[in-house]
Amino acid sequence: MKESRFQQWQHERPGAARKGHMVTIYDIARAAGVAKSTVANVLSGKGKVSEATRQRVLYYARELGYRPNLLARNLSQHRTFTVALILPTIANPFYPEIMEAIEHILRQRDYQTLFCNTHGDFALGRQQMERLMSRWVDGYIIMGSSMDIADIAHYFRQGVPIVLCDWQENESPSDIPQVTVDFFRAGQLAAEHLLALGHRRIAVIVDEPQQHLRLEGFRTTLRQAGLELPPDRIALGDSSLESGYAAARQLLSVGQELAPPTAIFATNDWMALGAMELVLDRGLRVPEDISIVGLDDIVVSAHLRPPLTTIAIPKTRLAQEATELLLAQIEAASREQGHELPLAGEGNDGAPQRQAETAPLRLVPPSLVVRQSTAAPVSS
Amino acid sequence: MKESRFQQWQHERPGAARKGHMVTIYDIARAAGVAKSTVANVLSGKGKVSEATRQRVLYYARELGYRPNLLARNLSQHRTFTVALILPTIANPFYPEIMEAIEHILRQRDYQTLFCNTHGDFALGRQQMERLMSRWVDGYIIMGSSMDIADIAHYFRQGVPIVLCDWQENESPSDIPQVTVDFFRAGQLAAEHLLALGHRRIAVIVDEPQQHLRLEGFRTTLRQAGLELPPDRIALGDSSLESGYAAARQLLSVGQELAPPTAIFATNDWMALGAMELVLDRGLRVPEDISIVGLDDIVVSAHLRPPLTTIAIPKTRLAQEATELLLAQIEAASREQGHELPLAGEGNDGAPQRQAETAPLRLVPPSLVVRQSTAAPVSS
DNA sequence: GTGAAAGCGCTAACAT
DNA sequence: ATGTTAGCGCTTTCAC
Repeated sequence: MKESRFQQWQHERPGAARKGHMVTIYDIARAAGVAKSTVANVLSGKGKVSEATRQRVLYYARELGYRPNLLARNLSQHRTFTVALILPTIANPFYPEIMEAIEHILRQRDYQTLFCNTHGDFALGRQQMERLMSRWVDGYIIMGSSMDIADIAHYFRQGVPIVLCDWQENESPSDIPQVTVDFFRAGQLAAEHLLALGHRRIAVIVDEPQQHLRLEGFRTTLRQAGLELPPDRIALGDSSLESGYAAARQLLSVGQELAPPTAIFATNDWMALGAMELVLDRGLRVPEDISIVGLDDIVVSAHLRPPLTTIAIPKTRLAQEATELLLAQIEAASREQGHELPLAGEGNDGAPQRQAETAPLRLVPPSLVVRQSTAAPVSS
Repeated sequence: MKESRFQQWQHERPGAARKGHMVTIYDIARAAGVAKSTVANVLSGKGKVSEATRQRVLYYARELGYRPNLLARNLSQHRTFTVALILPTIANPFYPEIMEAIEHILRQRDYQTLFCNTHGDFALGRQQMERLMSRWVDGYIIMGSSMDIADIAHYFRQGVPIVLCDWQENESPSDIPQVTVDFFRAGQLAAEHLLALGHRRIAVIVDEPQQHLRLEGFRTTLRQAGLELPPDRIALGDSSLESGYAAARQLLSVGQELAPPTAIFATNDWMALGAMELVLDRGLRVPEDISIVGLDDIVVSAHLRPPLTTIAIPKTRLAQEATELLLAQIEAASREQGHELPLAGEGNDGAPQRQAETAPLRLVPPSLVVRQSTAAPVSS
């Protein structure tokens, strides 16, 4: 039976030796009258040990309250079984949700997750990355907008296991593995829904350029229906709720030649919430006066008044694929390096060790979730 | 000038040696023609080194693309400059918010934060703790409801730096330092507000027993106003939004001898949102038919329709105090152990090394935030 | 100022 | 089946 790397050791028994400092395998070895390596063999379940000594070692391990020192183990193994998850913020509920999903899956694979919040600050992101590179972690899952893609590419080309998650698929060099949502399709779905309801005066709130594909999918579908998206119907946000509020105000502001929109598509739920707040603050009704569509399907969206119609992102799926892609890299790296993970280059004299081939790109499909924030326009 | 532990090293220059494996101080030493220890001295800015060699070492460090190995450093220093933050869930937005605050402050102090989500599962919490105890982290900030207090006490008595955050102050052994909110007072504030508005038929949704103090504060104030809180006006939740919804349904369910309440106090915002959802689903109005008060002041609460009246918890303050209390312990431990942090006992033959004295308890005051989910009852 | 050497706790190859 | 030995990369005395 394969023993887990994280086998638990019991708490020391009441009277157990707790003098001196931490208990090491050497202490156990002495107590049990065997060699360090024998203890190591027992504890890792690897080498061959007689049942008798095995039991004796186990006994003393427990008796002395032994606890393995991961630092030492990692140092000698060149692996930490830890993965860093780098995200741009946790103020937008989308990120805690995906965090939870990724952490859960990683735990199942016996990996520890280390969260890093860059606050959307590239300099900070680089700094954190730099710190982590000091052999803290075996690989990285990097969420969109959290770091400078150039920095990431730099690390990746040195052989660091990395997977991009939730980026626009055309945003990054194609040699870095990534898993993301088909955002173009997401934009299409939103547009199709609004068009089907009969809307013609449609506006959008978007965080450019990071959400460009969502906009393009949306725009394309409108265009196919013979509708253009004039500049006055596009408001920029920064993905925050507040920016959604401000953008909506701008869209509804008077003194435009255009009639006010009957529907708004916000390229994420968090901004959509802000937009909805503004609309309601104006004394308008959702969806009667203005329909609103979001994107992400964060938990709260379903519990608002009215519940938000949105384009759902399959977060669990995203998490699974990302993890899979990353662990594959980690395993490969550890294999080809003789169980040593690459930190700097591996190879022959400065030759880049990664082929600039096309890496796997996994696009997961979004889906429309119709709730009560959208309806046919009344004035139609 | 004090050098940061996290001094950055530049990315290696284009043609820099990237062969073989990672660059160590030994490589630098060889290149610069000095001893390892001299390099170490330069890099740590500690020992005395002539400016000339200093520059030379620095030059080669950069040239070779040196990156310190934290694992090795930590192993030999017996410190990781990492703090674990253990929380019960991140589904409730309160936790991401406090996470952000704590991480921010810890970073200022040059500490890395390691988040651990126990999903409210004590067994899992213990398992994670056990893992972390293997010398991963220097100390722990443990949020309420995330672990079994008995387990925590066990570790603490072994000398592990721990601070409890956001627990009920009477919930834990008094020898563990803690910082929390005056929840009794919070309950009082909620009651005072509702009484002042003229409510008499008041109900509460509470996650017992973890939120007992909030309930007691509330109950006490009502009682002082001559109001009892009958069992049918108390519904139990588990802190989740869904449970708030269910609890509210129970409170409004027909067939009771009691008239329906005109106000509901939910002991956290997340449940309050659920309660509000149910009320609105029933076709009732908030606050006209039913007033709702929450507790936590999570970000979304302000953006709901109607915006939620709530008792605010000063999260930044909480984070500051918790960090302060923890770092003090870490410093103390590292000092008295000769720069070695205690893992198991330190002391003389099984004698518990912590006095069972009363540890610092910091209570931060909550405050009432009035928004539009509360108003005077109409039928009054 | 600089260097040699021991050690942190564990793993892993090689002897026995 | 068990023991010996040599690292992992860094810090830290303590001589020179």
